[in-house]
Amino acid sequence: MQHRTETRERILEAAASVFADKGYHDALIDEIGRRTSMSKGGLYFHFPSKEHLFFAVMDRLANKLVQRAEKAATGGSTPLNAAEEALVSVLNELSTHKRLARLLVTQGYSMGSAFEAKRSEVFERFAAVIVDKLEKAKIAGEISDVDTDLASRVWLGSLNEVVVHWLFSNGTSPKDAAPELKRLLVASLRSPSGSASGGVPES
Amino acid sequence: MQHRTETRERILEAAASVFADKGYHDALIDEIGRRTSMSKGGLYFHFPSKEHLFFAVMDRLANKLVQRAEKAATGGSTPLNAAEEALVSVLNELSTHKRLARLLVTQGYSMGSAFEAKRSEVFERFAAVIVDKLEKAKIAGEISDVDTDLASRVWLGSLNEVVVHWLFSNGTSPKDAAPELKRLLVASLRSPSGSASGGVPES
DNA sequence: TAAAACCGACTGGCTGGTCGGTTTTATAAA
DNA sequence: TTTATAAAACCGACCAGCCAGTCGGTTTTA
Repeated sequence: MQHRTETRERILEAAASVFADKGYHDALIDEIGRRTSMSKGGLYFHFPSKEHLFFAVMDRLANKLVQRAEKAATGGSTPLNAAEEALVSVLNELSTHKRLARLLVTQGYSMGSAFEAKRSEVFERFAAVIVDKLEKAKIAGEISDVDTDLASRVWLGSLNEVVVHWLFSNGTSPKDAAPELKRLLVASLRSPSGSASGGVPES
Repeated sequence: MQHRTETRERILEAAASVFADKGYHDALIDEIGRRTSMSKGGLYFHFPSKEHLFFAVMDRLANKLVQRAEKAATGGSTPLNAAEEALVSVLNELSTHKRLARLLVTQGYSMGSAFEAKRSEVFERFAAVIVDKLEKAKIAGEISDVDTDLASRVWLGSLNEVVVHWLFSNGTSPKDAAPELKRLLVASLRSPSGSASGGVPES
């Protein structure tokens, strides 16, 4: 039987929850073992180190989220709308999975500099999705000639901050802020001096 | 002689640099001692714990930055312009003090949950400055009727992300991005359906 | 001469990772 | 089907390094 992948998945799941709860540094391998009903030795049979395990968790989550974002973008009526859909889908996903949000947005830093590269990589993947849509929106004349790279950082930074604020303040779900946030971000991209070439349906 | 404050300041300075370089967790008290030419015992005479020391460092930096931002805002020709000036001043300050940027923007998380409250507090102080100016700008008719609280988070989130990207990618100074960033952020606040009531000089 | 400031060897708790050994599974010969 | 056996998977007591914080003692200052 091919239990291999199955077991790895079980470990990844437990590790994600522990990392999300405690942060990288305060997460204990033994705790992950407890939640997996597996000994430390067993864990280390599947992953060579705590660091590898953490990265595997990050990759798994990032993949899921990026996939979801890309799929959501597919449903967009226009490139700009696709970008909006991608943004909102991520916001929704994080809203309903607080642990995941914690993990992705804050809990990695305690790892030290090694995390920076991974954080960068994950954000870059999201940024790439946004940039792609915005570039197309630019060509389609939906938005003005802005620096899409910078714009993507504005989008992600805003998203990040909204989520962080939610995590730390126990306020209302960031999902509620989505419409207004979308409005703000899109408004910043519209042609400054008059109308875009194509009338575009609102989402 | 009143060496007390002086010495405290020296320690704070050294601690800031060590925390910025290594992050909270990897920063060693002994290293701070080395850079202060003071023994561990001496350090502990002035600060009761590593955590207290870190918080003191954070407070000191936050105060400096907020003061600078508020002063910069004073020079604004209009409320909106004041908000822009505040934003740019912070961006400039962080651009020229990479260590300070690291410390404020990422290195605290490794402390664990205790840091969250402090991070929140510091960001909230900046947000308050922005919100204040934007509210006035709203009254002055410079901007449309947006959620200034959310807008402040968009501003700070964008600022944060631009800085983080700079820190992790060794790209060009975020100062260079300031004009375009300012344009994007301000554009998102203009009246959506036509012109604002007052013509406003560009900064 | 007392209080403040400083020293630095030492300790105690902690936890990632190891490793010799045990159990389970897959494969194959009997 | 049963037995043999090698490999894979798992176990958990133990080790080793790390470092914040302590404390009895010394030096400096008022």
